[in-house]
Amino acid sequence: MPASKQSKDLMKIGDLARRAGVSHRTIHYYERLGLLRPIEREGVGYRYFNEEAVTRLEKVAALKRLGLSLDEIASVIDLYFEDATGIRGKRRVLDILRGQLARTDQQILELKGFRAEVEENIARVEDLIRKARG
Amino acid sequence: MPASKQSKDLMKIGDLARRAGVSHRTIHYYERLGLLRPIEREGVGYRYFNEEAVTRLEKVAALKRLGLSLDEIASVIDLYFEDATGIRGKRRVLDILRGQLARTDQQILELKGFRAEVEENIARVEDLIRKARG
DNA sequence: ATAAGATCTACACTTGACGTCAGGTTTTGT
DNA sequence: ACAAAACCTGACGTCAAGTGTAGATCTTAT
Repeated sequence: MPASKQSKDLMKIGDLARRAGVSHRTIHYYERLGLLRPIEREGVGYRYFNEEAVTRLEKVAALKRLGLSLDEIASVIDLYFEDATGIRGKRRVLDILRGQLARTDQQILELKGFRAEVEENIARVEDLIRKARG
Repeated sequence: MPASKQSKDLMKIGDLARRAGVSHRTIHYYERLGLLRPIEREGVGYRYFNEEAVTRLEKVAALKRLGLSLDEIASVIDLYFEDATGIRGKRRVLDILRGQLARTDQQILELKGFRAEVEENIARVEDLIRKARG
C-alpha cells in the first residue's frame, strides 16, 4: 500500500483545522454548505485537503467579518478560486462583484462616521478628566 | 383621570416600534437585555418612551451593523446617552472607547483591503469579457 | 498485529436574536 | 359605557452557526 495520500501536499482534517484555526466540526459543517470540498473521498476514506483549503477558510473568515452569512459566502467564494478562464456567466459575476463593492463602500462610510463619534466621545471624556483635576 | 401619559412627548411601544423600524417584541427583548428602559411603569401600566429611545434604537442598529452583539452593545451604549457629568470611572470609560477606536480602525483597514480585492476581481472579469468579444 | 489516535456519520443540543400564539388587561374612540 | 385597538406576560417556535456525543471505522506507530 503506497502512501498515496500524505504524499504531495495533502493534509487531513485535523491539520487543516489547526492551521485555519477552526474546529473539525466546523469544517464538516462548511463542507455541507458547499463552502469547501475535500480533494479525495473515494471509498469511505478520510477527507484530504490541499493548501487552497487553508486560504479558502481564511477567505471565509474575512468575509464573515464583513458581515456576510455563510450562505452568501457560499454563493461568491468560488469567484476567488475558480480558474478565471472557466467562469460561466461573467456578466452575472460582474453584477455580484459590483454589488459587493457598493456594499463595501457603504460599510466603510458607516465605519468612518462611527469612528468620528468615538473620537468625539473620547475627547469629551478626556475633557471631563482634565476639568476634574482642575 | 388626567391624561398624565400622552402629555409631554412620551410615546407608547407601538409608536416607538414604528419610528425605529423594529417590532414591539424586539423592544421587549432589548429591554430585558438592558439596552433600553421605558420611562414609566408604575402599577401595571404600559411602557412609555421619550425621544431618546428612538435615537437609542438607531444607535443599537448602527452598532449591530458594525458587528457587535447585543450584549456588547449593552455594555457600551450608555456612554452615548449618560449625562457626561455623571459618568463613573471615567478612566474605564476611556479604555473602552479607545478599544472601540482600535477595533474600528482595524475594521476599516480590512474593509479597504477587501475593497481592493473586489476591484481586482472586477478588472479581471472585465478583461475576460473584453477578450471574449475579441 | 495491535492498540492508540484520528476520522467517519448521524443525531441532538446550544446560543443569539428574534417571531408566534394564547389568554388576560388597559386605553381610547364613539 | 362599551367595543375595538393597543398592550401585557409567558411559553414555545425558528433560523443561523455552530458544538457535543456515540458508536463505528480507518491509519499509523510500535
